[in-house]
Amino acid sequence: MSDLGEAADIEDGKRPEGCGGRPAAGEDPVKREQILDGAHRVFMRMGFDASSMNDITREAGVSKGTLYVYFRNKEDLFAAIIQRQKSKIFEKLREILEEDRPLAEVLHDFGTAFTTHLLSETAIRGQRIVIGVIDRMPELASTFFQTGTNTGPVMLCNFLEKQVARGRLKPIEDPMMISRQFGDLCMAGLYRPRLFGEMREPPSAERIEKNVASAVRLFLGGYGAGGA
Amino acid sequence: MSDLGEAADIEDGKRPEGCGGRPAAGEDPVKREQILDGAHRVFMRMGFDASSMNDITREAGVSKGTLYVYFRNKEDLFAAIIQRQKSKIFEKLREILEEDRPLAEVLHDFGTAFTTHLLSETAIRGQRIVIGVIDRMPELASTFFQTGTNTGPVMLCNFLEKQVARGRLKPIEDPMMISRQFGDLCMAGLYRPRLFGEMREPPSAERIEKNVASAVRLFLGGYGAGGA
DNA sequence: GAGTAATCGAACCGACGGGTTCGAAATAAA
DNA sequence: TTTATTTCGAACCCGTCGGTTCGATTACTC
Repeated sequence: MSDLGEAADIEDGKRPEGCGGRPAAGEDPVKREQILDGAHRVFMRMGFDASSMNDITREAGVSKGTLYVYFRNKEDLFAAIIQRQKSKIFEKLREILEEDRPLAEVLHDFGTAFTTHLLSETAIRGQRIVIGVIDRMPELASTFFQTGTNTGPVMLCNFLEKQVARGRLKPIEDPMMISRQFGDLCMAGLYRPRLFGEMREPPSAERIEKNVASAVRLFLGGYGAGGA
Repeated sequence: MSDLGEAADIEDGKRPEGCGGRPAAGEDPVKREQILDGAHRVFMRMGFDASSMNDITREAGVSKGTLYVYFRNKEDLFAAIIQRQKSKIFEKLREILEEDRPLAEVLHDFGTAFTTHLLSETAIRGQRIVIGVIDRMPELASTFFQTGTNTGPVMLCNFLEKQVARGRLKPIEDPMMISRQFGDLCMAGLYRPRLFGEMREPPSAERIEKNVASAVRLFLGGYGAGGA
């Protein structure tokens, strides 16, 4: 998911020390990243409303004029931050799902990675901020959810369907619902305490594993009679 | 839970039309409720930051001076709104848990009531707002969670322990964890889409019942071997 | 009806918000 | 070096915010 948590890669390639011409105003990818990084830090620290453009100016080490050359306004800047990142977690999830191992193990590793990521400090902070601006930027929140949180279950759903097609699982009535159930079950009792700040730090790896193991057991007990 | 959604009862009793003396400044419970009601509507409509004290003044039909006689500042006012309400949902949940019926039915009704409430528009909006101010009012968010969202699972946990004590269920290792699992499982695949605005309206009763039924089935399949 | 106290309402305060402007400085191409 | 252009940085604009003040008004008590 877009977790607002990791540094960005500069897709256009950071211009190799004076080869091409000077970038046009508002088109230097390095400076753009510089702004995004600074803004990212500020937003993460203070949330959307409490962050001022002056704060971002300072943090990014860029003048206000330049800032507004690169981004039309505060909302645009925030949206750019949200959309910048397709978290690397999905790469890992895909690897797990591609391994040819017993279903229980795959589910366990998948659930652990998924849960660990979604409950991490950066991911939680990102989710809070997006939830906080939902009234003003509903489409952004929707995108954040679709290209973020929801991607894990979608991947799992595809995986399950493939298993069915290969005859390793008996047919599933509603695989997407099942996948969501599994994802949420892995985080059961952890997600909302984290989101509401009741649980100040991410759960320990042991705590997560225990939760996931319980989820896998319950899950296979309920649905797993036909497979692996 | 404190859902920010229902009208308040005036605990001190709305003074019966000129019986006692005139209330001292900032101590008229009727006016206090009037302010809270107006502020409640404004906050629900616009969120914390976007709501101004002037808006609240207008909505509550009260002067700004009076407003500040009753509440020291905006945060206090907001906190008062959050803490005012112990939602009536818990009454209903308790009734359900007290009925002497098959475990599956009790779980079904409990899960349905719990899920329906937590996914309602008012409850979701309340949760979003609280999440949005977590950085500034962490203890408030914590209270909101403890006296709200979390109360359902706590009640269920007590119920399960009682069932065990009566010999109707085999002993449960970690009943609180189980209860949380069940609550979250009932909302699996629904809660986050609602919270992130991806699902614009509350799920239909059928949708919720389907989810809860699936949760109950899974749950009893995993843990129910000893009981009822 | 006189007196007292709560409320009103509108003006006011200082701070800060997002956003703009503009001349000076820096940097690169020519 | 000249020229073109991006960036800087600080001042500035204007609106709004939370919060205060204060005289006018209302409503109650005696």
